Amino acid sequence: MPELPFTLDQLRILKAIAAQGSFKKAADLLYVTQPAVSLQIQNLEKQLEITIFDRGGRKALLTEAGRLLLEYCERILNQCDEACKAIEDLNNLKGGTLVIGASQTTGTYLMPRMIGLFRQKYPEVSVQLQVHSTRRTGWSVANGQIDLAIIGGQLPGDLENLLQVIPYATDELALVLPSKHQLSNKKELLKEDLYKLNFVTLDSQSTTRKVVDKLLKDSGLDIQRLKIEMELNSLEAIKNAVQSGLGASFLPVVSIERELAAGTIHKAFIADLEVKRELKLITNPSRYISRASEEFKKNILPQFASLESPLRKI
Amino acid sequence: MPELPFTLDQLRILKAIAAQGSFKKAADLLYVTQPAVSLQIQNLEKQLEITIFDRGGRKALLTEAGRLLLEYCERILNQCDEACKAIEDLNNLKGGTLVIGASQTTGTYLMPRMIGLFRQKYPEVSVQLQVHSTRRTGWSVANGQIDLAIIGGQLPGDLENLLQVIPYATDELALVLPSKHQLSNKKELLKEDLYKLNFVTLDSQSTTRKVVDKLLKDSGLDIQRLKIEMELNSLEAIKNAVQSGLGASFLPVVSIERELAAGTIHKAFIADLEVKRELKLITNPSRYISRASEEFKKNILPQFASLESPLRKI
DNA sequence: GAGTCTCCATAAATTTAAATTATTCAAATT
DNA sequence: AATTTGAATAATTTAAATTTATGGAGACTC
Repeated sequence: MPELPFTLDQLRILKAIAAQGSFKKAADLLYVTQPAVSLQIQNLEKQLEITIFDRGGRKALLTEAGRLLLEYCERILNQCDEACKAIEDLNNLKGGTLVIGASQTTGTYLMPRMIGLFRQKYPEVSVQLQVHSTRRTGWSVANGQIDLAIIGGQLPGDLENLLQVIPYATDELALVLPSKHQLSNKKELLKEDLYKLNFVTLDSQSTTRKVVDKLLKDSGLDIQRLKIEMELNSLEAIKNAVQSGLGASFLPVVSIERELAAGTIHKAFIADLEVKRELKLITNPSRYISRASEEFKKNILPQFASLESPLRKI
Repeated sequence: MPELPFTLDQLRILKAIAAQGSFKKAADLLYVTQPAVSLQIQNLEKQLEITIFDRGGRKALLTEAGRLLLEYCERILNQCDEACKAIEDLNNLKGGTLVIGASQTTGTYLMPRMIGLFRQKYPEVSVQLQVHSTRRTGWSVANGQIDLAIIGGQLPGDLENLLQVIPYATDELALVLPSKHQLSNKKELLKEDLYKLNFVTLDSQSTTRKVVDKLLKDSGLDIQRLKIEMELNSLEAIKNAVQSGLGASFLPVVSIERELAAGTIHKAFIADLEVKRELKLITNPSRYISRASEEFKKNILPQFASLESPLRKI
């Protein structure tokens, strides 16, 4: 590691003298006294073993070595200015990158709207959305690869303590039927009716599937008795299957807004059952919170948060 | 003039930590204690209002802002290193420019040899030769456009005090005749013989001409009685004129070495007259002496200096 | 050319900043 | 749980830069 033979202050002084042609004027410009300028230049000359200025006449003139040094000096100081500006931009959300994590559902149906809003407000901050499983998302937040994330499932126990988990919204998992299904006419269903249905579900590894299974089980249903027509690994595929009359499914309401409006899919009401899950915001409190992340959490997320979420209260 | 929000030392520390992944290791690398490193980074973070490192686990990790700053940091430090190297090269005569002044005669016949020698020793120093009148050369040395010069005439009075003038060599101004001239056969001439000659001279403005006129006058000759066939402004032209039998001339011996060796010109001896002038080295003591200039004066010039010159004694 | 003005250098004193030692705190490893 | 390692903090020491005050040298004035 080489020693540094000069300081930025010395370079700043050098530049000022070169520009003003005088030690005194440079001192005035920099709001210091003239001896301060003299001594710093003397130090610089001693360190580099060169003469930088000819102090002959009324004005200070650069020597050859001085001109050479000045060239580098200007380049270095420009880089410094640039660095400052870049950092400032980052602070003012005029640059930088925000990395957001999400599960399949929120990533597909919720995040795009939020990110749109954010980008509208801060067009110079680039946003990266990473859609992964709850588990992987959790770990990414833990090791800093993701700034913040919204998940709908349960975190592994060890992460639960490490991360900050804030209830964010309630996501209803609606029972949806093909519009032409016989039960679509009934105003209300009962739990028991579920045994009459053929289900098209997410594959058993998915978080959403696990959540649904657990809720049904907790409400006293025997999930073994439910008939599963097929397992798919994409919500869109399931929606298509339901619309094609292949069976029923529990799907997040956020994912079927369009289809409900168009009437291509039917949402059933179950009188004695509510299938809901908590969407949670997770962040890593032991890590650096970027300005962008802070801003997203404070001003974007609340607009989409449910009334009960702590985020609302901010 | 903007304030500088960081120092080079801080950047150096930042770089070291980023490279080592640890405050402590960086401290060891830089031969300082760990608190010194911690405090400087804290200052940096405070100044820029950013967090640079995540000090979570066992190793320090850069934040986004930290990575951004590091990029600039490396560029800035590289520029600093380059600057040092450039300055060092200049000090070691591996770069830079030496500007030498000379009059017509020395510039044409003496300097090329000296510069050749210098360039052989320091091929990376570029040398510029400026041939001008004694007067203009003197002024150029005075205001720093020329590092050093060799002149054969008299400096204007005001410059005489301002510059350092060192006798350098004696330049004999030989009387030369066409080889087939009748007087070329005589072993020795006398002053009186000069009245019998037709002269081809430099124009009356030239320094060399003035010097010759003065010397002849001082030795008791009536220069009005000398027959001047023609006045030319180039030594080469005069040499050609003499060789063509058009007349005699007083020429610096250094300018006719080749012609004497070839026998195309004849050098006459005058028993009771010596026409000699002092060549002088001039420098500006109130100005910065470049390493190259110093070196030229100390090690190149003496090889061509006459025995009496103070330069010999160095 | 003597006097005045400017500008830079120098010296001593003050102020400011940075480094060190010693200690505490927290996380990670055993 | 105990030990180790790395970073933060506090107090002291050390070093460095700035200021005030002063002296000197060249340039402009009259």
